[in-house]
Order: sequence, then structure tokens, then C-alpha cells
Amino acid sequence: MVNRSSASTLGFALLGLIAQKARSGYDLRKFFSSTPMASFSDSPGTIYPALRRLERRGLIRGQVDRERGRRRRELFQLTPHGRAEFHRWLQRGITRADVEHGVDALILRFAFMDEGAGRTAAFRFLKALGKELGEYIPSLREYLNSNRPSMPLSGRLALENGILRYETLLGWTKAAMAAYRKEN
Amino acid sequence: MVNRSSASTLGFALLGLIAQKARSGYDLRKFFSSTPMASFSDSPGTIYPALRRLERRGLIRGQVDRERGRRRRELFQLTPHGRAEFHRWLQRGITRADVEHGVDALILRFAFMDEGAGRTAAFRFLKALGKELGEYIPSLREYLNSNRPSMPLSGRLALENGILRYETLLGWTKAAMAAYRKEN
DNA sequence: TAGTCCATGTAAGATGTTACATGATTCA
DNA sequence: TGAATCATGTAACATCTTACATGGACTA
Repeated sequence: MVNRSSASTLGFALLGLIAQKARSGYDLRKFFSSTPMASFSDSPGTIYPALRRLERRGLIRGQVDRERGRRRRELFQLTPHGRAEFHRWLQRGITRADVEHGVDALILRFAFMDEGAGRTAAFRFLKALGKELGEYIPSLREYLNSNRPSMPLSGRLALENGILRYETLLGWTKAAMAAYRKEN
Repeated sequence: MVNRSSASTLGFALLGLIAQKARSGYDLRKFFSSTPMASFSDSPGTIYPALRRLERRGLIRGQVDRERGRRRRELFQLTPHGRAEFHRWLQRGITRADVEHGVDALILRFAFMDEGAGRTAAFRFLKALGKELGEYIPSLREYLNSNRPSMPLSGRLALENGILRYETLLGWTKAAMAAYRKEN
């Protein structure tokens, strides 16, 4: 069986944007098509059903905005339950699986951290991510060293790119922590 | 309607590994669980149905390996059609959408490039990727500069991480091209 | 002989994609 | 008035996840 109550990555992205201010499906589509959050699809077949799922689970509620002379549109806002679920998502710990599976979802979480969970939580997140990366990167290096001779050049370079990506991320966590310290 | 003849990212990952040598579903699961390709799920409910789909489309064919004293297992290899489709995937151009949507699928493609399409194709890929990144990164910078004042710290840092990621990747393409030149 | 690893699968459901569809409003 | 944009949706389908299930072979 599958998680029936909470949301997917897209779901949390929508929750985060709606948490900032009430938005319509169209607003959200435009946001995805016109900002660096373009990794999410802006197609109506993705957005509108996702919003209905969030509504069905009681995480958001929509109300039709019927100002005269304006096109009909439906603005969504978080319910208290939605706000709580979103907050729980932000507060989740960081696992090896999170880091292995692709770091984009983690960065998405972090992007909403200040607004949704506060700066202390943001700092804690960075520290936990740094710790996890510090443990993961050596295992990648080890794999590279053991398999280097048998790997084709493009395969080796691809792996080196992965390692570089994680190392850059680790450096970024440190710079980001410094930025938080400076602000306080 | 949806692409019925070709494969998903997971499908191409499987094709690439099977192209290297004949493998069973179990081999592939172990590969995903024990190497840096851990971003793919190693669960049987993911792998076995994906293999059946590839088989149904005529991209791979399996034959049951029934050596006595060994457990029954089914080894898959590429069909000529599968090899051709895989090759076409490797040769695909690089679009803005590829870069925006997440660069992991591109790196996967590159990892198989030498074996599946040769070094000339690998070099061409790096050049095209570098060009696309060179055009994309400034648009991210521009967004950051326009929106910096209104962004919360964690949001701004997340975006900076994205830019840094693309810049690191651009640097890597240059180093990788140098590595190819040196080999020839 | 009991536990572990090898090896393959199915079922139910959530999620996402592409394509198709509709109608109102604004603007040239 | 015709095109573009605003705004929301459905249908069909592929894909993926989680959980459940089975049985043979190896090893302590």
C-alpha cells in the first residue's frame, strides 16, 4: 500500500508555493514555466489533478474567485492540516537514501525552509546534510578507485561528475551555514 | 498518447547495462543496490515489469538459463532493434528542456556513450552540453539578480546552489573534453 | 535443519505525461 | 473580428512504489 495521506515531491512544491500566498492552478503553472523551478512540469494535466489530490486529502482548499469582469479562477490556500503536513516534511531527517536518490528534492525542501520552519531548522538541515555527505562521498571515491581500470572513459568521467557534484554541495552547505551565522 | 515504442530513463539504464553484457533481473537489481547507480530503485516491482516492457517492445530478449545445480534465472540481451533504439537515444541532441528538467538523465546518457556510440559522439555530446549550459546559466543569474531582495535566505541559497551546480557541470564538460583530446 | 541468499514474480494504487477539449476575455 | 492569453479541465496510458508471495539452493 502507498502513502495515502501525504504528498509527492510535486505535491510539496505546490504546498510550499501555496503557503507563501494563495495561488490558482494557472499561477502555479506560470511559476513553473517562468522561474528556475522549471524542473516541474507546467502542463495542466499535471497541475490540476495534483491540486485535486491535495484538496481531497484536506491539505489545501480552493475557493472560486468571481470578481466581475475577471475570468473565473480558483484560488487555493493551505488548511491547518496542510500546514502541519508541510511542516512535518520540512522537519524530516536526512537519510542516506535521500542523498543517493537525488539531491534535488532535498534542495527543494531547503528552499522553503526559512518561511516554513524557521532559520534554526534551516541551519539544522544544512548540518545534517553536510554530515550525510561527509559519510557518502568516501564510498563513491572508493568505488571509483576500485573500478577505475575497468571503466570506459565516459563512464569514469560520469562518476567523477557525480562525486564533484556531491563535493560542491558539501562546500555549499558550509558556505550556507556561514551565511546563517552571519545573519544572526 | 504516449511514446509506445521506446523507453523511459530506467528503461535506457537497463538497456545500457544489458548492452554491456547479458544480465538477469537479479543482476540488475544488485547493480543498482551496490554501485553509484543507486538513484534507481532496486525493488523487484520496479525491475521485473520494466524488463517485460522492454521485451514486449522487442528491445531485449530473455532466455532462461537452466544449468543443472543452478537456480533458474533469465538472462536478457539486446535485440538488433534494441541496440538501434539505444543508439538513437545516445545520439539525441541536447535541448534546453533536458538541461532544465534535471541533468541526471544527461549524465546517464554520457556514461554509456563510449561503449554505445563511440568517442566522437561522446565529445560531440560534451560540446553540445557546454553550449547549452553557457546559454542557460546567465538566465538563472538574471533571475537571481532581479529577485534577490525579495527572496528568503534559504530560497536564495537554494537558487545559488542550482547555479553553482550548473557552473560546476560546465567546468566538468571542459575538463572532460580535455581528457578526450589527450587520449587521442 | 534453520536461516540466508538467489531469483522471479503479482496486485493495488499513486503519480505523471501527452493529447485533446472548452470557453471567456483582452488586444490589435 | 480574429488571435493571443487566461483559466480549467478530462481521457488514456505508462510508469513507479509498496507490499505481498513463492520456492530453490547454499551454509553453518
